[in-house]
Amino acid sequence: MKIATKKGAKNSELIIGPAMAVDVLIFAIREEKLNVLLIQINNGPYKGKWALPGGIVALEETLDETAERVLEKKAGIKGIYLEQLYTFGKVDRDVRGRIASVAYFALVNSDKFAPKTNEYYADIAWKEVDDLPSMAFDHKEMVRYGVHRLQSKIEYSNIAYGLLPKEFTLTEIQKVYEVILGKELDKRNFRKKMKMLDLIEPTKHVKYGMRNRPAEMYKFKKRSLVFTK
Amino acid sequence: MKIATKKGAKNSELIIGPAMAVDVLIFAIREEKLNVLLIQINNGPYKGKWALPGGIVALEETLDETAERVLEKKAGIKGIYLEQLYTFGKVDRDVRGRIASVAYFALVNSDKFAPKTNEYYADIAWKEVDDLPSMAFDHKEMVRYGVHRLQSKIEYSNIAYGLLPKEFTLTEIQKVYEVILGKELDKRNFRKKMKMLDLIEPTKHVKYGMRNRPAEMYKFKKRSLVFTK
DNA sequence: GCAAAAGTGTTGAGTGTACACCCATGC
DNA sequence: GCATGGGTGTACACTCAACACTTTTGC
Repeated sequence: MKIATKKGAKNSELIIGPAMAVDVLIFAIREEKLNVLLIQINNGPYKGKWALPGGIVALEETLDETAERVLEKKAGIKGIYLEQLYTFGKVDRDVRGRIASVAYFALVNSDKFAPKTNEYYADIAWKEVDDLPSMAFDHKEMVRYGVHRLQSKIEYSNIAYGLLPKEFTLTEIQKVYEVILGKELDKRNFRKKMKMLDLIEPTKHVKYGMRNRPAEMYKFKKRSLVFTK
Repeated sequence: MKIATKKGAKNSELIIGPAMAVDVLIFAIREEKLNVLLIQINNGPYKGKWALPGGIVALEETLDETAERVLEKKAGIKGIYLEQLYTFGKVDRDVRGRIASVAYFALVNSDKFAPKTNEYYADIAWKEVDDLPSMAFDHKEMVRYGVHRLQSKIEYSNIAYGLLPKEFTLTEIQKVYEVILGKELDKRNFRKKMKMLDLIEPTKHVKYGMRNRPAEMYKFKKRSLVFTK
């Protein structure tokens, strides 16, 4: 794929440059594992490989808007946390032509939606980030990069709200931190820290129905990004 | 500016998308202020405005290579620290057409080179980031973003090496931290921290010639990015 | 000898880490 | 009554911030 840029109206000078795409990392936690939503390509040189949902940036569309469109059209998700990650620009990252890609990452609570296959790709599915299938382009590298960003960001922000339902128990949020950081945390220390950070507050609700003592439920004070340092 | 993307060789399907540029923030410290290198535009709708040095991404060139080329061609600098910052993609950021720009930032020791004007622009000069002239595009926003990145990164890495000569005194490096963070630091605490972080080591040299007690000189153990947390 | 920057330690507050037991419910 | 996860406090180590005086040189 090539791009011919026509500079100005009168001037017919032609500039050849890369095309521009957006790919979106959609993360969710499922069965105590960090997962990313992938689609399976159903034609062309990458047929059968898995890839991040993505799309070409339209002329009158900001990059953020492209990311939102991809989220909605390809995954059926709207209005969730979305952040630009990094722009990948190796010359040979797509064998079909020169396309640079701006990677975004998004967080969802996976209970809220089940991915639906459609005509554009062979399959769509959650995949564990620690056990990825064979992937097209440099998308495996994008996932690694996104996981890394998520790991650092959870340490100094309330970004975990994107992965949790409105109300949750302290054990549930601790599990989110453990899954993302990839290590176990001490229950008492975790709770002390949460209390200190002042990001969450108790609701009046209690979670019954487990075969153990019921847990108090909490919610984030703000469901928008807040930094803690 | 528009971009016509021709998909494949046989297929004449035409995709219209944004053009792609790279703009580089070149930071240096001069007279105890953080400065950025700007050029003054000498024609077109932005004539007279200041801007970051930049260039259009060529077809067979990675983004990193474009940034290196811009550094060398427009500023005459080679082989310094360079890092991708963020991609700016608002539709109307350039009145001449749709161009998304990948911003990079670079650090130099300003003693090492003096910018030279050339035929392509009206002027080239260091400008203090706290006192920027009228700027074209969204370049002021880019500078703000870059300063912010630099401020956070200096807190958990040895990135300051890019702004310092090979050898320096503890007071000189402290000044770099103070200028970037925009606040005074305690001398004893700063030295204690530096010693603990183990990023620098003493050379055998001593800086004489001041009208005061001579200072011992230090150097970074590694002049490549190292994280401290 | 005086001006100027170099160099050097201690204390208290706050944060991070390690660790063990009782409680409320479902079955 | 027993299995399961919920909930709580203390002690030590470490890091961070505040703070003042002596040393070595140039002039």
